[in-house]
Amino acid sequence: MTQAVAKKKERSTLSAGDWEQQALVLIAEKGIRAVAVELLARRMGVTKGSFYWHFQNRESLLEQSLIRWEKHDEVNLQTSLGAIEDPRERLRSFFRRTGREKLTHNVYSSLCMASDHPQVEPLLERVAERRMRHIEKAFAEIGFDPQEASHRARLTYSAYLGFLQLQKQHQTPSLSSEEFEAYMTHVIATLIPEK
Amino acid sequence: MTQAVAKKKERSTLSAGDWEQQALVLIAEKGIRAVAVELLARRMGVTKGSFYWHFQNRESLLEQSLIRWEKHDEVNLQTSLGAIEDPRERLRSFFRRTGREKLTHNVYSSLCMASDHPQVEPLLERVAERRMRHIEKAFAEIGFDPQEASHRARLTYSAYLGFLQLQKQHQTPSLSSEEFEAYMTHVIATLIPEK
DNA sequence: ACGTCTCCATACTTCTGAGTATGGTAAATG
DNA sequence: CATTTACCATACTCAGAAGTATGGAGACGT
Repeated sequence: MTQAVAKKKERSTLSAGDWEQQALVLIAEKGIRAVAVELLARRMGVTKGSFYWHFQNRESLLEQSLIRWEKHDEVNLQTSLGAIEDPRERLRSFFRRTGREKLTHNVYSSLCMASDHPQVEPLLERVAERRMRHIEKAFAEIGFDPQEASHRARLTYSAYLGFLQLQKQHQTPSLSSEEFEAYMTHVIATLIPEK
Repeated sequence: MTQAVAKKKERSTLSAGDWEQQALVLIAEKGIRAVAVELLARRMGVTKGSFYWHFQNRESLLEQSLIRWEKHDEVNLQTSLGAIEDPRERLRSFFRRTGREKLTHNVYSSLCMASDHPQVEPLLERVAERRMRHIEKAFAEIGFDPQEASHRARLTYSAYLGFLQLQKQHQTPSLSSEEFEAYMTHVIATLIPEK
C-alpha cells in the first residue's frame, strides 16, 4: 500500500487536484487575480498544454479550487471548533485559530479582497453565514437571547474580518508576541463577557 | 465672482482635477483595477489623447487621485469628528458616519480590497494609523489608560473594517432599518462602555 | 491676421494573458 | 508488437489595455 499510494509529489503526471491545490497556494500568496494559467504551469513544472487538458478554462479551475477550499473550511469548522464543548472556549479558539491553518486562512483573506468577483461573491456569503451561525450558536449556548447572540456574533465576526484586514496592511503586532497576546486577551474579554 | 468661478461641469475643457475626481468615482464603484484610461475617457466624454496630455501615465493619475482623497479624508477627520467635544459622542459618530459621505467611504472600502497594490499600501497604512490614533485619543479622554485605550482603538477599528467587508458581501442589514439600528446600538454599547 | 499654446481625436504599436491547434512521448492494453 | 490513451510541449491566434505619434481645432495675445 505504501508504495501504491506513494507521495503525490513523486508522481510523474499531474492530476486536476494538484492544479487546484497549487491554485489555492497562489491565491493565498497573491490573490485570485494572480492565478494565471502560464504562471501556474511554470510552478507545476509544465506548460499550458497540460493545464488545458485537465480543465476547460481558467474559470473552471477557479470553480473547482473554490469548491475544494469551501469543503475543507466546512469540515474544519465542524471538527476543529465543533469538538469543543465549552462555548466560551470555542469562541476563544476561533480567534486563536488565526495562527494555525495558515494556508486556508490566507486563502480566505485573499478571497475577501476579491468580494466583487462573481465566483467568489456567493462563496464568501455562504462561508460568512456559516461561520456567523456557528458563533451565534455558541453565544446562545452561553445564555444570551437570540437577538443578543445574533448581534454579538456579527460584531465578533466583524472584529475578526477587520483583524484580517489590518494584518494585510501590516498594522497588527506580530503573532506570538506579548503585545499580540495582550491585545488578544483584551478582545476576548470585551467580546466574550463572563456573564 | 460667481461668474468667474462658475460650475466646473460647464467648463468646456477638462482639468487634471476633473480626471482625478472621476477616477475616485470609478474607484468607489468598481475598484482601483477598473480605472482604465479609455473607460475613464469615455466617461469624461473625450478620448485617450486628452488624458495623456494631463497625465504622464496611469500611475501618475492614481497617485494624484489618492493624494487628493487622503487630504479630503484627513480634513474630514478633523472637522467632522474633531469638532465634537464629548469623546463618547465622537466615537459614536465615527460609526454612524458610514451612512453619510458615501463617496469617500466607498473609495476607502475599495482601496481596502487592493491593499496589495504598491500605491495603495502605504496610503492605507497612514490612514488606518491616523484614524486609530484619533480613536485611541478619544478613549484616553474617557479615562482609559494608554494600554487599554490602544487596544480598544484597535478593536473598534477592526469592527469598523469588518463591517465594511460584510457590507461589500451584502451580509449587513440595510442602513436605516430598525434591524441596523439595533445592531448599531449593541456595537456602541459593547465597544464604548459607560465606565 | 497670424502664430502659438492648449486641449483633444485618430491611428498606430506593444505587451500580456487566455485560449486553440496540433503534434510528440511514455505507459498501458489488446 | 502495435495501438490507443493520457499527459504534455510548441506555436500559434485573439482581445484588451497602456502608451505613442501626429495632426487638428479653437482660444488668445500681439
